[in-house]
Amino acid sequence: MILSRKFYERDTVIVAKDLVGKKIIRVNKNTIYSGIIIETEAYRASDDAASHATNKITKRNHAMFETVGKSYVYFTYGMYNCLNVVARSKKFSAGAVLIRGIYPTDSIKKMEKNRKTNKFSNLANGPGKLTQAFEITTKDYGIDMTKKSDLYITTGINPKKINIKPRIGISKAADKKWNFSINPKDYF
DNA sequence: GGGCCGATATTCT
DNA sequence: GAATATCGGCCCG
Repeated sequence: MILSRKFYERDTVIVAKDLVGKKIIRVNKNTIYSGIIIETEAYRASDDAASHATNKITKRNHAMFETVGKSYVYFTYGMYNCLNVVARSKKFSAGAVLIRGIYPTDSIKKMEKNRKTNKFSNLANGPGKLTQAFEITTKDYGIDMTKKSDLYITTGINPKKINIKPRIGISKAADKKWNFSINPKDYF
C-alpha cells in the first residue's frame, strides 16, 4: 500500500521515525529497484540550524517549502546526490526527511553494477550510496512519491525497536536526536 | 575497526 | 574564502 499525502502531513520528526521499515521503490528504464528503509533523519525549518531550509528559499531547497510527499534531491560535496521526502506539519514552513540507508531487496545485481562493488552491506548503507545504487539524480527532483511513479514508498516491515541518535555529519543543532534507524540483522 | 585526505557544487559569510 | 545532510582510498594495526 502506497503511503498517502496525509502520512507526510505530520511533524517532520514523526514522519522520519515512521519511515523506518517502509519500502521504497524506484523505476528507471526497465529496472525496478526496491529496498527497506533502515535509516532516516529529520530536517525541519527555521527552528533547525542544520537544515537546508533554516534560511530562505533557494534554487536548491525550494521543494522543502512545497507539497509534502514529493522528492527533494540535492547535490552535495560536489559529487553526491542525496534523497529526501518532503514532510511537515502546518506549524512549520518547510521540512524533509533524509533517507540515509536502505536494505536492498530487488535488482541487487544491477545495484552491484551501479556501485562497482558486490559487497551487499556496502550497496546502499549511506545517503550518497543509495542514490548511486538506485540511479537517483537531481533529475528526480520533485517526483510525487504518494502515487505509483518512478519513485514511491509503500508499507514494509514493522520495526520492533527504532534506535534514536543525533544526526550524522552536522555541527549545528547537534543536540537534536533526529536520526532514526534499525539493524537489518534483526529482520533479514 | 579507525584516522586522515581529496574530490568540488551550492550556499553562506 | 569557508563550510557542507559524503564517500573511497590510503594508511595503519
